[in-house]
Amino acid sequence: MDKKVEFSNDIIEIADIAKAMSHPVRVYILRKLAKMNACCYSGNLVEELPIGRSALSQHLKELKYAGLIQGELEPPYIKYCINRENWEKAKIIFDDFLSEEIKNKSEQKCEIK
Amino acid sequence: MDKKVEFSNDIIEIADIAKAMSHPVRVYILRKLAKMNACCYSGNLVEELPIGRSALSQHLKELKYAGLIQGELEPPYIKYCINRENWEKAKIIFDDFLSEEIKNKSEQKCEIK
DNA sequence: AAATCATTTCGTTATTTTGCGAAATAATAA
DNA sequence: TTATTATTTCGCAAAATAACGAAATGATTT
Repeated sequence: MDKKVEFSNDIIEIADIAKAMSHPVRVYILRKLAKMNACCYSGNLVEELPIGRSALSQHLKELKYAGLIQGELEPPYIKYCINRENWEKAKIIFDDFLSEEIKNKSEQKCEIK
Repeated sequence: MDKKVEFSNDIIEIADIAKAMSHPVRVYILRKLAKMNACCYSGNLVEELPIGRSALSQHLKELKYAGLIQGELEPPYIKYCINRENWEKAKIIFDDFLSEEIKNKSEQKCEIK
């Protein structure tokens, strides 16, 4: 009778992006890359972060998977940049989510049955 | 010589809020509460979510701990609402973070040594 | 072909997260 | 006082996350 909600795509999308941003190392990397027009190398990052190379690689992989950054091969390095398109999209998604307002009377309260 | 960064408070704050938003159930709850001016009861939520009461209670606790919602006793119920002050703060924090732009020339690129 | 360099993957370990059902709380109603 | 109701806490198990060092990969240089 009472159907359990199936989470909509936009809810899952918010949760996924938030998860990608839920670790200080990843926030640090994102902020650093976002501030640069150009790109950055994994090796440059590992020097300033309190983790090893393999752990950093995992974090970069997650950010790439979430679409927030992209890696470009430039042997023997890999250049990482913000994925500006998705970064902009994330901005809109979070702005919408956090600006959610009362839509209509029927949603204004949740009464006790 | 090369000091590892100590994460700044604002980076930790972003990560913490993002973590609170990193699960579909919590996003769903936040969106629902944000859309209502009034409040909601734990019992109303459990009917539409695919988890049990104790799991829901944990999620609510996390959201409360992150400061995004607040619970008000109204026996025998507990009324949950968005914490509007912190919700607004979160909006500003994420907007700033996702709007990060190139600040000056020296930050524009990350060269290979 | 062998050595070198930047990065990733693998295997492991420790910790955290998620969810459950049962028991505990706390308040009201019978 | 004993039930009843709403919610939380507890104890547990399964899964996911985070980090490490060692080994593997891929490209270049010797």
